[in-house]
Amino acid sequence: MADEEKNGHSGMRLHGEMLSTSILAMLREWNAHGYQLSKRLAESGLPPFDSGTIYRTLRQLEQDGMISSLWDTSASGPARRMYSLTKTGDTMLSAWIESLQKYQAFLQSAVAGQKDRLDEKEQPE
Amino acid sequence: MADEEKNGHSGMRLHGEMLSTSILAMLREWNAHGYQLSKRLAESGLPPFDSGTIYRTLRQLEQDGMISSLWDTSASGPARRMYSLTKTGDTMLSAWIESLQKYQAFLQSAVAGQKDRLDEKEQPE
DNA sequence: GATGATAGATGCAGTATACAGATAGTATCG
DNA sequence: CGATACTATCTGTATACTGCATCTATCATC
Repeated sequence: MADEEKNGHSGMRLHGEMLSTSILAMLREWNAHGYQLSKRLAESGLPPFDSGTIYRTLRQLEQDGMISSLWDTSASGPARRMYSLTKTGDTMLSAWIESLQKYQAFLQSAVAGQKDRLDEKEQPE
Repeated sequence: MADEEKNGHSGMRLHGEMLSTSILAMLREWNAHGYQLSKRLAESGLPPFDSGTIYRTLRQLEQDGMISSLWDTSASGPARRMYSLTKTGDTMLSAWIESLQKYQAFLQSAVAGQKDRLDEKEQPE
């Protein structure tokens, strides 16, 4: 806990689904290869993701039918896998967003109902 | 994939942080013991959480200083650990909610920008 | 031919999780 | 009493996930 507060990211990590769903979301906009996704994630303001994990997640998402890939050798430099979102992935993303909204509503309703117990131990700011 | 769609929950799970932050949020409202939290989570509309995982998560959160507990033997039945949120946990929860909003904004902006490529295969820059 | 950016992958150690079951107190029913 | 059920917490195990370091490889520039 309280590991460090690098960029204002809390000590908790939620990587798993946050990473995969962010990937799906980005691929809804444009097809892309892993390195691009990795770069964009790094600039997104989201917590940092390990690049090894990103590539592994991509392969996993492909195995799960959420995305599909083909090797792109059109550009110079090392070959790249171009990924695109499948219909399954698109559906899954929508479901996820819905689920996420439920979650957020749950959190916020609890936080809103907090005024009952301000006493007890110590006073916050 | 597409494991199953029990209650409309997608095959993906973000359990880790979703569970711990939901616990923190509930404890912001009132103190509770594990079984209560477990019950309330089950009725929350959120994806189902394993009870073993719930208890282990509680111990973990306590170790991390997010919550604190004491044994409550006042009621009949087996003894229960009453948990309450610490200031650290409260702070962490707020930070988490903020972080979550960033994440959601990221997802939604990507989804919103999707209308550009309905017909096209690819749009390299 | 060394360096650095691009692009992707893997081995390993530590952590997390689902599933199953253990332990225990109390209550009810026959 | 014995069986059953509900409350309440915890643990063992097998698998999965993740961060870190490292590795391969292509190409451009110095």
